[in-house]
Amino acid sequence: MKAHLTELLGVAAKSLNADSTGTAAGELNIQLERPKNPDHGDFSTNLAMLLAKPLRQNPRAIAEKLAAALPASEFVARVEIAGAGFINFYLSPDAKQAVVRQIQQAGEQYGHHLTGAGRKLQIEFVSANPTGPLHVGHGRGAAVGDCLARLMSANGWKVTREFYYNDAGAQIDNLTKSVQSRCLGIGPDHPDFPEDGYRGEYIADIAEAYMAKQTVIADDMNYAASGDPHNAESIRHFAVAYLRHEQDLDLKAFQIRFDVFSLESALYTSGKVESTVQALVESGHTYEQDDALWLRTTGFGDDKDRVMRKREGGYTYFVPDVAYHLDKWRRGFSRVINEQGADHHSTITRVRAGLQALDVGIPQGWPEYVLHQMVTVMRGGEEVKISKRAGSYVTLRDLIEEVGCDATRYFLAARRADSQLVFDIDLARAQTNDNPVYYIQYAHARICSVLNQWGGNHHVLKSADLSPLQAEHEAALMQRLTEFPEVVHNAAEELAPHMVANYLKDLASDLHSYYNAEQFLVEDETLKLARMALISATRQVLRNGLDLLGVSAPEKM
RNA sequence: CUGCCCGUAGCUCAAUCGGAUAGAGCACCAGCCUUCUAAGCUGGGGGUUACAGGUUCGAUUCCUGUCGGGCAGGCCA
Repeated sequence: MKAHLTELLGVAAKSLNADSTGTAAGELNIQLERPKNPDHGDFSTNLAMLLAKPLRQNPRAIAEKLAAALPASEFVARVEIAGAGFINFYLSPDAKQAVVRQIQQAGEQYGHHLTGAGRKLQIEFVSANPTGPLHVGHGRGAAVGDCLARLMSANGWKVTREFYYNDAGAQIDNLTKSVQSRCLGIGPDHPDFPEDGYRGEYIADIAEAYMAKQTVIADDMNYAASGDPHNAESIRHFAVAYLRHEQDLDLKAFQIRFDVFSLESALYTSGKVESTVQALVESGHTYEQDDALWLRTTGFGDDKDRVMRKREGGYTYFVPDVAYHLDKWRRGFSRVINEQGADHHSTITRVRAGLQALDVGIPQGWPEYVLHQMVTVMRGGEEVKISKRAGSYVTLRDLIEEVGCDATRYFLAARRADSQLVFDIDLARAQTNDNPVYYIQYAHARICSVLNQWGGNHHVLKSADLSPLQAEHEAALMQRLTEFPEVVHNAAEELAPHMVANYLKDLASDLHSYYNAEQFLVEDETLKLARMALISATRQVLRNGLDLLGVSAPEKM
């Protein structure tokens, strides 16, 4: 429909251009929008305002001419000029009702697009260090990343979901020492406990399991504890495996799945870190200074150069990151999106700089990033401080158990990623209408209930006469249904899954209003079938939308 | 001190890549269940979109500055 109207406007603009000064109207970016106010029609364009400047004419006068030059269309009931020069289109009832047919035909594919054309896209998210259970911040990353993955799939991309484990480096040494101390009976209060050690009770659990010579099985590794408190290597392997196992359980509870788990340690053992360093040295963008090896990241937009190899010999964290991303590129991901906490935003410049320095044809803006801001957790009206090292903690699994998977996902994904989020546990766990996710699910359950009571064959709805759908709430609902594909498209373009959540709230609102204003199961058979077709289509869109969020669509509540 | 993100109703948040009278929910007030699920609906009050300028037909949106909050600025990740 949008394309159709754009075409009409294009014809009109062309005819207008012919008898004017001949400015380049061909390059006009014709914008059609859906007015918030139904009085302003079903579609609206600001074309006349855009033409005002080049044509040096009053926008309203241009709008009049454009409207007069519009070819007739069976889908357009009437056209009006309003405000400063808006051209408003009012669609014919037929055109509005057509969306029900589209939904019936497309089913669970309704709203999906082929934009990605099956191209490979990797989304890396969560990527928590195996130094503790997942907390609310990881939960936000998990919810946003998972929705993004679903969104991009719905837009035709072949998505790989990937989790990167930093299982090497200083923080793992720290973890190892913390567990080892516990094995030796040294607690966080003891003077010999590592100063920056991990103080949480879970460290004691790991130590206990280790001393009991348990075997842990994680996603792609398992390890049997030696039980020797002086064997640091054994403790390291065991602790990492143990926490990976815990994180697997966290993810499972949140119903998040990954296709690939990548390990930082594997980048070392496979020689990829070393070869990347080699390539960087050969690129000429490195230099030695103060017994360290530096990368000249200032040549790629950084404000200072960065150390690659420390004085004591080890590499800094961004070196394996560069190696990792080079590997992603070599695996054929022409598009990569990294979802991560904004507290790591300083790595972006460094990773991209390293990739540019390698000069292997990687585009400047590759990979893309979606950063989410901090989550503040409130409980009993007070902020719960999250500190992994201090051990005060709101784990994701606790949250899911308290609040429920659906509500937790919705709360964490329904807001713009780049603004801070307040997660009020008391509010979210209250199973009342304070919870927007129930509002949406309730709309779905209501429709299911009505359709069950109708009890008819859904096949007849495909040939139902839709012309009785003329009521105000019906027009509003159908209009909303036509917006869904645009929402799916825009949300993917802007990497903003929260747009889907907001849309669903609006759609549910339209349905509830309709439900209260009109009786669906009426005597008039034609009207009843038309309404069954409409609410059935609405249910389909609710399902499709909830599926993008990874939230269930219950038939009863 | 420098960079990035944010600042919208009392609270939590929207606002379709510059559009028409800035919208929801919660809270507050007043109504709607002998009829398809009241986890719902209808109406009401509540705003100088932090502040000051600028760009133009038009700014919550873009630019500059100020204030306030968050995060970074390690040879930690």
